[in-house]
Amino acid sequence: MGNSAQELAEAIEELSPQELICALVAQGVLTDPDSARGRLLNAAARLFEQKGYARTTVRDLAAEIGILSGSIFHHFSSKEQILCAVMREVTIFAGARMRSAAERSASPQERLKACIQSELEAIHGLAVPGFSILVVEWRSLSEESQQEVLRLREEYEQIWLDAISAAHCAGGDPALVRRLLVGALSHTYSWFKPRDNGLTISDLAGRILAIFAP
Amino acid sequence: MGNSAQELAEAIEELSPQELICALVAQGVLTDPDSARGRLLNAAARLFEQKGYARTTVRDLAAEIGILSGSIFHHFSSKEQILCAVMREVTIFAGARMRSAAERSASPQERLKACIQSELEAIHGLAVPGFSILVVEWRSLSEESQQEVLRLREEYEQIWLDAISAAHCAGGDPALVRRLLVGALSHTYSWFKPRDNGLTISDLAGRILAIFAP
DNA sequence: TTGAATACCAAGCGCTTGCTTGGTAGCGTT
DNA sequence: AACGCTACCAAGCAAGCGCTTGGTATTCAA
Repeated sequence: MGNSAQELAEAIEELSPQELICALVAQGVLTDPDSARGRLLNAAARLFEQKGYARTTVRDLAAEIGILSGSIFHHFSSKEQILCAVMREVTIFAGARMRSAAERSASPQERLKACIQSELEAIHGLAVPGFSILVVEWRSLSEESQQEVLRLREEYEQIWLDAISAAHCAGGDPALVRRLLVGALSHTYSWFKPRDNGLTISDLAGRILAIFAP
Repeated sequence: MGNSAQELAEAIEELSPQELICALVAQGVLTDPDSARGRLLNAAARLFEQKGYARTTVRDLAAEIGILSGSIFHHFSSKEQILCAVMREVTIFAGARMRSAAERSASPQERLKACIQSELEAIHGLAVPGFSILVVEWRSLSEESQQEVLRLREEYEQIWLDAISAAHCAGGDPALVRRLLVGALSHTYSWFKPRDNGLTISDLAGRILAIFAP
């Protein structure tokens, strides 16, 4: 799929995850992953994803970055604020990455596949960990924090709805298609391992596209 | 869809949830919901579903059925055993119900729709609560308990795979289609409310069928 | 040289958690 | 009437939890 000239062009345009992170940090919209706060957020994202929010203690988090549990509260006022911050940053990063992937697409079909692939990459932590938390641990967030992350998420969802509408998906209603996709994609976290040779994330995205936009 | 004579025949054949429960209780494969243990399992299913396993305390469970927290451990050896028992019973019940729904179907398409609708009904607690726990709280179960429930689940999944294979689903691989469906269907728990007029569970099942088996 | 700010440690507080223990009321059987 | 069994209560234990407090080392600006 795609000739090599086009692939080259895309490779040039595409920012690496690190470059994107740097850009967003410079904008002041993301925490520097090398700062203490950033390292804590990264550890939290990994642990919340692996063990779940409730089963991860602040002592676990502290041990992961080599400080004592009490010191955490110099950076965050509560454990829940850590979860909220992880969700915020993950939403912002995944949104920026998907937008850039979508914009690089020529056809509507290609754009939808870019969205699918981008979300799969986010779920499986190819650039930064923590995206799958957004679905799994949603109820662990207080009402207000939910509202806050939800507002951030709106533009992300708009990209999806536009892409689905343009791709003439089966079943009509883009909102329904998106809702089914959210579930289907996030659930891949518990069965699909990108390490498995035989099916890459790009392959999987193609298969899913074939079902939802035949 | 379907003429009224056929619908009548189905109505006669179909067991009500209560009748099915009674039959399974008589077989000794399900706990009598009127017994103390049964009432506890029902309360647990509801609370685990509403608040999540980790955020539901044994005191919550006890209060729900009007006993003290310590008395719980006359019926179960640990909180996790309650979760395991809920998952076991829910799996058995949903399996029996889906099997009977699938068998009542004439065509492969109809059979797949029956599976989709049956799982949607299970997820949204139309007969008994707790089915959505199977996906959401899977990681709260110990390794051994997971294995135990998994073994029970195998025949349930086989019904699905057969139905998907027979219905010539888009995308080919029935295992992949099933995995996407597991995610898509279980996620409906967090956005679809059967009370909403405008879209019934049967409608939703039809829409989903149209996407996955066009 | 001083002072404020930052990032962390050391210790532990108050509370909640799952679970235990010892006892008792009610009931069916002999 | 005596027994044993089931189902529960009353009380609380030990551990783990999120979080607080008071203090210290380092840094950097004035």
